[in-house]
Amino acid sequence: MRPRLPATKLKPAAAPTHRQPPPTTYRLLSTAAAPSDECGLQQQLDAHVARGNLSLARHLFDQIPDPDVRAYNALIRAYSWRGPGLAAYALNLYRAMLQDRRVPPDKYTFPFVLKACSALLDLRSGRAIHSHAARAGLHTDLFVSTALIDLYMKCAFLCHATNVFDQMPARDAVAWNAMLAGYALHGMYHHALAYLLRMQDHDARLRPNASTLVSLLPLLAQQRALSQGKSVHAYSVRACLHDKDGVLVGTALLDMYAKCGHLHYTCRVFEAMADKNDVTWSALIGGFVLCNRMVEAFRLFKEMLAQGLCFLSPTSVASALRACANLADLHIGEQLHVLLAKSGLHSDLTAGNSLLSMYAKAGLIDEATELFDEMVVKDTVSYSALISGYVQNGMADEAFLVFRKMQAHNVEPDVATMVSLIPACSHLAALQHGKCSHASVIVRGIASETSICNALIDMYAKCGRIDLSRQIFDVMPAQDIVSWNTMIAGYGIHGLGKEATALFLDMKNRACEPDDVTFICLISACSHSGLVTEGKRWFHMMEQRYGITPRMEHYIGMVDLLARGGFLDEAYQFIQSMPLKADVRVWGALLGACRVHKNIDLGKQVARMIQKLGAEGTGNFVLLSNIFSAAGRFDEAAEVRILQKEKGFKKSPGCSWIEINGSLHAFIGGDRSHPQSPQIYEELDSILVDIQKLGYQADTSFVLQDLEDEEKEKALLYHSEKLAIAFGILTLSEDKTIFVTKNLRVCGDCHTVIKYMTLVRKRAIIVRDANRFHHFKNGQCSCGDFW
DNA sequence: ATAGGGTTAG
Repeated sequence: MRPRLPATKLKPAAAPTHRQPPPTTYRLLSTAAAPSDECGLQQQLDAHVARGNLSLARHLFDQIPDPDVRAYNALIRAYSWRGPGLAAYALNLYRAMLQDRRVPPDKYTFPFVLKACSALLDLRSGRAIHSHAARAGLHTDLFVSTALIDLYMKCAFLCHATNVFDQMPARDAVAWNAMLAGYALHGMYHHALAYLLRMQDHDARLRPNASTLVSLLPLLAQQRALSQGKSVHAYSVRACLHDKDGVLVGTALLDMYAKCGHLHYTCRVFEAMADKNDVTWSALIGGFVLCNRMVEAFRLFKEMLAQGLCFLSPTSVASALRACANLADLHIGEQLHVLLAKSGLHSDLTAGNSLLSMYAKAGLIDEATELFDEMVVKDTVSYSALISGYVQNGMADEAFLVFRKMQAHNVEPDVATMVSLIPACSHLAALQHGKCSHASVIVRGIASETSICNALIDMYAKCGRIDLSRQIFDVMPAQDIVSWNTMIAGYGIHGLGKEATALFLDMKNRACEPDDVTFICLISACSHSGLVTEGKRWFHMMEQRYGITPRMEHYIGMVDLLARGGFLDEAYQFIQSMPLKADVRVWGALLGACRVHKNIDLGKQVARMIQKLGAEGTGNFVLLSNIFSAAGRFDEAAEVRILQKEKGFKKSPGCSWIEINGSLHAFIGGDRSHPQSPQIYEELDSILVDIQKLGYQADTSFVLQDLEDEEKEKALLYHSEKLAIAFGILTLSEDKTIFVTKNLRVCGDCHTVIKYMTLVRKRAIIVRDANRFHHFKNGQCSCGDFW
């Protein structure tokens, strides 16, 4: 509804320009002081557009009774400049223009309306406009063609872009830059480089300008092509590109140096820059975070704030928050949260997502959830961050709920979402869920992405299907170091040390360099297979042949290898000879082995060490208490548990679960909440009778509380893993393998009972505990009873 | 020109 002026005030619709003398009527109306003259309106329209006051411009436009092409163009142009938010208005106006048959679009209309399509990624409208331009004979116009190239590149229609480019009768640097920028957008380094070279061969007058370099530099950064980056730097100085576009070129250069890991050059470029803006500071801080120089990143962040709040941007805060997450510095993270709130940036999507992730990584999953619920706008990243937050905090089931919520809100999952979700299946050992995720990834066409395959390899391994892991590993288009490590680790938890070793040797044949994690996986694989000598060999080779200095994780693996293999004293001496000060986890590995090998004396000694270091986490309290219980020292065992409570460590109860027909059934020791509990307990009692006939005697040293012997037996009998297995026996047909997962280590008595169970119930049983897989069959376990 | 979520080891 546009307010129309009285018909008497209408002016003839000749297209006046600035240079034309005002029409005679101009004076008449101007004396009446009414801004209704078209020429005057046009000037005011231009003025509002120039000032960026688009609502006033629109208001004026609506006052023009018969707007000419210039008026349309001015407003379309203004709308198309303002990103996707206003681009839709530009398209609407263009459509109005087509309907208003009086005013055909001209060569100034097409580039701007195409720009709007590009901002909206609206390929359909773009192609329609392409054909309008062709009908008007304007599709090979320099500006129209360039706009078309930009559109097709952004919509990933690369051939169309090439066609347009090839049909151009003449090309300027902007056209070449559009091609180059398009390839840069898709990370196509070689194509972009080819156009850069062609551009210079083609016409010596065409020199790469600031825009060229600004497109090119991120590609060089991605390729870590430092030497080429340096030549670009030199060229930019020779071509004086720092004079006019210093901020753009400088920022792109310092970012390139940072991504190539050369912070020294980054800083030198930064210091040399005359003009800096928020993007420059963000790139600088982000560079330090990227190079793991968190403390300096914070220092720079503070320096930036000291320079003035105008430099503060969600991007720079995001980098600072990432530093907090990596350093697990919740204190600074909270300060940044306050800073965001104070500067009104807290509703920014990027900032919100960073905050959410930071809280999740710090273990404050409730804060993260609250933040998520408060976010007005959520995108795929927000959902993915929350999903991975839940998985990292051991709440895999919640992760699935978030995933479902995401689908209900029509937010499309992408590669990162699925890479966050698939580990939830791994944690739960939920093979059906895992297979569904696998199917979903195939449907979405992302199943051959390396990171997706890596997550799937891990999932299948942890769900007991190491065969499927290997299949994916063999079929995937490109393995990276994570793929190899995951596969080796997979063999490790299945006790397939020989296969792990074979894969490691294969890795060398394929010229893939092992890293520090590879050796952690390899040593742990040897440990789970009792390959003590071999494990020791790899450990030495790691340092001597590969020059990798052992980290705490390697020492933990070695102590585990030695102690689990029964060489408890050697393990103890190994700890004494470590160049690093052994932490709780190292002693914890030894303590665990003391329990398995029932070495109470050493166990108590180790327990004292752990107490001195302050038992971190719940695991060691439980082990400690177990050791004392095993020695019959129930007072001390009780003391440990009281201490645990005082320190605020929640007892994480032993929990086992089994997936049946795609749903999970979870059990806690002595738990009767499952609807089929009566049958389950009956079955266990009957199993006890049967296995006692075969000579089973309860090993009551695994009972924590001070109970009478008979009660102890019962306490053992209703351990969570036994409940889950009994439920499996009742539910699954005889030919099916029963696969149970436990969050803690499987208890020694259960280990014995399960072996008997395979005999008296003629079932194959697989138990995955916190450490590894146990394949029970015909009265034996694949781990050879050392685990 | 910068930036938010993701896979392996314990």
